[in-house]
Amino acid sequence: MYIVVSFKDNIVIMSNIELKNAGLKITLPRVKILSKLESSENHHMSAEDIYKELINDGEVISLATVYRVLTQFEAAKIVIRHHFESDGNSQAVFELNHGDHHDHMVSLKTGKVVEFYDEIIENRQKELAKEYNFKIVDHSMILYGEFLDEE
Amino acid sequence: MYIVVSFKDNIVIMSNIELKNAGLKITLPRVKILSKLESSENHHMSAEDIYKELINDGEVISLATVYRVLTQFEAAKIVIRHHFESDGNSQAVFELNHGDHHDHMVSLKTGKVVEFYDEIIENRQKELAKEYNFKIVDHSMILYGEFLDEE
DNA sequence: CTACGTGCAAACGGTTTGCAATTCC
DNA sequence: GGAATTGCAAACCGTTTGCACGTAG
Repeated sequence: MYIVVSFKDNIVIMSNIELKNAGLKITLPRVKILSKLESSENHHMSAEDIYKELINDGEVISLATVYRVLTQFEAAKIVIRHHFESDGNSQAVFELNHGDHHDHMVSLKTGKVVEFYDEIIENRQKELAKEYNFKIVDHSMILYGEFLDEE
Repeated sequence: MYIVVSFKDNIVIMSNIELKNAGLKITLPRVKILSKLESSENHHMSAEDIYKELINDGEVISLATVYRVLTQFEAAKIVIRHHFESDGNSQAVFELNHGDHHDHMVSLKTGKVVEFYDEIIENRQKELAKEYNFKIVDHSMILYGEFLDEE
């Protein structure tokens, strides 16, 4: 199967490799969703964001499929699911998993998301875990507020 | 109105003051819920936890009221609402607000919650915010894993 | 007395699922 | 061709809400 999803052919090919590695068939919906996540502006989209944008692009896809595919991608570690509490509504947002761990600053005004990584905090978390006899499997750290240079 | 909720009279009286300060009438459901939060083992309960335990105690209350009261308590800063992602289910948990900021370690096995506070991390967050030109309004930091001394 | 609070059941919003039709390999 | 995937609509689950009744102050 050959699919032209965007002009960035390298990205399409990469997608296919990712899917293959995950043991997932390369289907149109999956490629569309990956492509959308790759091209999205702030790289953090809800299932509905993805669905609406695809529909807007004239694509044919169902919301159920978006959810199913994202769940599979999460299991395959292709994407990471987050639950930002920004706007009170509790919908999950997804970002591509580039393998680099990072935390998030989320704007309460615009929803803008910035990723950051801090060695000092990471180390301190490990020290604290040891102190409390706790084995960290995962962690989430999100700063909510606003960027002072936002329009 | 005089209500005997528990033998710890001081706690009942404190509850009433909290409610009064929040401009909330002292009603039976509210006192029961506060009392349950105060007496709960790990101090982090979902609305349904509270509801079920009260029903189990032979109390008469509706789940809708538990939700409504908890929402009012949150607005009045009597409780804090959290969204732990431990068990995949996304139900909110509530804890009494004792005014001291802290973060959480959550056991994925038992749901046990331990609070901690670390000056180094807090300072580092502030430094990072400055660096990114970001004004922190709130933050959440949760470590998920397991306590090595758990049964 | 009356404004506020409650219970019930129905609605809600995000997400999941059963099933028949379709697609990839 | 046959297993995997999709679309549709219905179910789901935690939470919220409209309304008639009940209760605190």
